[in-house]
Amino acid sequence: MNDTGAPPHRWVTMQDVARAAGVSTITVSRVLRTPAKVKVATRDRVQAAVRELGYVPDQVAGSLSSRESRLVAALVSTLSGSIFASTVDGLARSLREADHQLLLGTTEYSTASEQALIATALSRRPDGIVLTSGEHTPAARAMLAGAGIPVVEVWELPEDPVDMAVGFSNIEAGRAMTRHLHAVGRRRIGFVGGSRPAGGNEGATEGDRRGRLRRQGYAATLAELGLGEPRIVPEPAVGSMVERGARDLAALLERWPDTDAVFCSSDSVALGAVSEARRRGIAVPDRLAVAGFGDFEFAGDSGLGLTTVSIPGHAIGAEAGRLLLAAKRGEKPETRILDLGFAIVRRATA
Amino acid sequence: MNDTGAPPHRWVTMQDVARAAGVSTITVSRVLRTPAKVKVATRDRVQAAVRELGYVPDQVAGSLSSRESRLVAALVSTLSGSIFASTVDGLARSLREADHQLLLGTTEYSTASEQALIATALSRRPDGIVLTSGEHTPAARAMLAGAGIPVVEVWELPEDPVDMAVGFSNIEAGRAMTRHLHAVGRRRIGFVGGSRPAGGNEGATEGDRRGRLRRQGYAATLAELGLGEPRIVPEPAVGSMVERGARDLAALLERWPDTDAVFCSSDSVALGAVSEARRRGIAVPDRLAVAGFGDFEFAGDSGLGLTTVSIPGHAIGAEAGRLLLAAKRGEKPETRILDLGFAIVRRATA
DNA sequence: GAGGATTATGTTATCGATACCATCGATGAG
DNA sequence: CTCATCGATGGTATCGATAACATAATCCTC
Repeated sequence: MNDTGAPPHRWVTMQDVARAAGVSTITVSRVLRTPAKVKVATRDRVQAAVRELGYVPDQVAGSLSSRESRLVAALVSTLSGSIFASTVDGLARSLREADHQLLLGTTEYSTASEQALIATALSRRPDGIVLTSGEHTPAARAMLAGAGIPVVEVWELPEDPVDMAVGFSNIEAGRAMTRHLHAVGRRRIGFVGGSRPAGGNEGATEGDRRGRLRRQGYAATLAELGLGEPRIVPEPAVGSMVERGARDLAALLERWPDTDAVFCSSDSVALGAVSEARRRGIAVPDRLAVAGFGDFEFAGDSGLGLTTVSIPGHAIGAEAGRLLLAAKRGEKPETRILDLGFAIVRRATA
Repeated sequence: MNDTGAPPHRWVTMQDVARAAGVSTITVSRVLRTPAKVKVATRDRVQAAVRELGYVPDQVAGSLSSRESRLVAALVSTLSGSIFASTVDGLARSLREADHQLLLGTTEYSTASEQALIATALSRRPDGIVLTSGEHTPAARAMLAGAGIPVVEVWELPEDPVDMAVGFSNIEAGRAMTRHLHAVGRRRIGFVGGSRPAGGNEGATEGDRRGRLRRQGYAATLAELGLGEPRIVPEPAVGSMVERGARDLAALLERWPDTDAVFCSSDSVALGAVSEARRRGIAVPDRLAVAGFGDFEFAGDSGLGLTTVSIPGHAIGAEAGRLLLAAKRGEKPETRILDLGFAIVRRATA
């Protein structure tokens, strides 16, 4: 019933160009893909025809016939919240340099939804795939394995990667910051934020695994240093991360009033905590040290001056792209797992 | 020389499924696209074969033959900096609901680079295209016009849209905040931040037009209210937005020490300004009011408590998707230009 | 200046799906 | 009981490019 009346649009085809230039289609194809193989005079003629007619090659047809899509799919948990945006940015750039394009999907932190997205992504026959999660359904793993394309998991270093991984150890990051807080004299250290609320979209089986890993590192280090039981309040799981930081800090202080440091699961949470402390007249860092995670834009010295864990988000994306393209070219990677590390950035709050 | 040794991978095709189910390929196609047209028994048999063989349809072939890609291209200026991330997120979601996918490119605020990206995007024969810029090269406009697909420009309301637009008036936003500052008693109002530095990537012909528009609104309102000349310092154009906020505020105060309010081109800039004021012992808002733009995560009441202009970034993306899909279905849009407005959010700093 | 290598170009088949039209059987009206 | 209609399925051409192989034109070397 779709009688739009709009004519089905006629694109200029390679044949049109060939006709105009007085050559065969394959020669046009060569001019576009391997210009060196065509005599200069012919090439010029063809290029003139291309410009003249405003020819835009049809990659869909090209992909079908060459069995190469020049497409890389990236499935990220979310784009809001500034966590993965820089990684996607880095990936997009490194792909663009190699004349590849990016297909983007957001999984909303759900492995079920990730699985569905993997299927649709694979139906585009991408040349590679990037995932911001180290946790997948068995069906998802099977599809990925069966696709015969390079796969890079980012932001984690899974023990059993599907193929390759680029990231850092979330547990170690949790350990390192906890040790830092200890090193600067804190002994009653709490943790605020933790895993992402499972609410919102049903089927969110994953939650934020990475946040949990960081918390795990925190708890382990507490034990190692003999600092007593972890100080964590159950998460009500509503509101923004900043709100949670504020609310959870309040709850934490109610339960353990003598807390002298909090490690927050992200800089957003830390911002909420710092603000809450300020509201309560609690001096930061004198009475309460606050540490974040992520080194977001607002954490810097010109801004909040937040002590935090800096993650090379952009580099993770760029390296993921590099690895993917290298693997596509058939190069054997030096490592399947690339640890880009993290850095404790000491600023004013801890 | 690409002797990977890797066999070129054999996907399960529709023919394989057809053979397994004892039907013809077209029937398999129907089961997948228009199940109602196939008898239940046959349908079940085919679906069983699909599952059995792990068939993943080839959209590339499908797109070629149906002349419909179910792909929407989005070309954003940047993903870092949390400005457009939520818009892309909104777009991705609204597309996913309609079973369409998102092709993403970043233009780095350059119209030249945008033009190149438009060409590569069009080569995928997308069903629609979204642009976060209202400024394009003539060649880009020509390509878009010639593509015969819906185009949505977002985050601006261009006077002469290519096709459709979803956003708000940046000039009006600049006006509104300036009026607000006036309404709360400020009379010596400066502007900090302004347009994005053209440095970084050469060919950045655009700069941040939207920032300039906001500044224009500010300057116009100053004139209307008789508040004297605009107070703007030339931008050194280096460093992060937060750093620029800090540095530019310092420069502004040096030149006009009696300034009693600053309107910042973004919340990041405002954060830098607030921090700088704090460092200098200038009370905010008592001696200096600070207003931002964007209502970023950190601006909220639980965080910085920044007075700012709130923009419906997510909704812009969602609406852009909706309009695009409606246009694709052949529906005539109610309006070519959809103004989603903005809101002055009064918090603690102004 | 002839023979073999090399370069430049063309012909045909193919990628994997969908569109279009044809066919066949069942169903219902008169 | 017959004919028109509709529902279910299949055969074949086609989408626009590239791969693989074939051939024509040019080059060099002795």
